[in-house]
Amino acid sequence: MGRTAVSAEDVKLKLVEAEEPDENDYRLQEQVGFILRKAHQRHVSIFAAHIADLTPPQFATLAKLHDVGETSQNQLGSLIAMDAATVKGVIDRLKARGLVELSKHEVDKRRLLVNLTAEGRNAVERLIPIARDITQETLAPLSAKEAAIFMKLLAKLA
Amino acid sequence: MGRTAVSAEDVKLKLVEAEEPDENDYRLQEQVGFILRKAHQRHVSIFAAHIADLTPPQFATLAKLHDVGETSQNQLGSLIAMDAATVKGVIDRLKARGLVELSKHEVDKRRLLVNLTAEGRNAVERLIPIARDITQETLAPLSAKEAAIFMKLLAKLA
DNA sequence: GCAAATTCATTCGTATGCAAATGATATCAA
DNA sequence: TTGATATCATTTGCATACGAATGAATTTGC
Repeated sequence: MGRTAVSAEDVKLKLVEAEEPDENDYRLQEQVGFILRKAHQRHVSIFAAHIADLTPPQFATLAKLHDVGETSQNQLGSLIAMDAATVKGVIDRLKARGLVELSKHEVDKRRLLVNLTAEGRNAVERLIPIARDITQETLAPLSAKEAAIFMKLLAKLA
Repeated sequence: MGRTAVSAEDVKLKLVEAEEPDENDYRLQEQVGFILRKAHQRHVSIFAAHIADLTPPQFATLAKLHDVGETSQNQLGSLIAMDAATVKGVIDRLKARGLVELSKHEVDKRRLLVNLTAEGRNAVERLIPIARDITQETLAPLSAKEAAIFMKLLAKLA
């Protein structure tokens, strides 16, 4: 078949197969949501391999408390991107393990203040270097330059 | 303070503050895992705004079944990156809603085959164009060029 | 100063997500 | 053939994650 003999039919066929998105050709594996979910799964798995006794949200909670000091549960939730119901569960479990302690706000009686215990503080400080390794390993498939670009774009998306 | 009067002390101070990562300076908000979790949250929220009656994993399940046809639960799980326990729950709920149906594998009696019902097929085909919008909206903070780069790098990570 | 609106925390229900243990079946190897 | 392995599905237990409803306390608006 010579180049000049391409029919309109052929052209349409090519468009449908190679370019035009239609409902018969939805590639799940190429959708950003699907890959985002997988990337997140991989990170959680790397995290668990390095830090077995704490989940990423639990560590995030401790790290943020270490950073900002005593805060209310709600305030903490917004700092680590967890809604009130989720944060409560995380705090409850950290409290049960003696890593954080709770107290009532003197002025605003609605608020429940959260703070690190001495044990909690020790734990965070011990784990922060490991957390750096986790970040590194998560980004390991990318070169330093790629990683920098990726982080910039990912931050725009989040 | 002249340029020639910078002490070793000053230099160390500058390094600590601006470059040297140490355990007193861990920025949770800049860690890839944290941002990945937030980006994923944002995507799920966009998804829910467009498709209220299905979760992303449920839709992924239907879309993949639409793509590959009847498969075993385990096979399906590996195609959509869900472990056996998770896939079972998703399938159970889709089955309860009449979107998929189950049958026994004739030869290998361990396997449970999953397939779309007519209703399930209708649902996927109706939703695929909306899923495209969801992908678009998720990537909206990026230019077309940025989005292409991001997807390439994200795929490397996942 | 007081009613309306808001904020904070809790609870309930539902849905992933995964590790570990179990039982049924299939495959492999000696 | 049969005993050891491997695979498939299920179940249990635990940990996010979030919508919606609720109650207590505070702030706002008039």
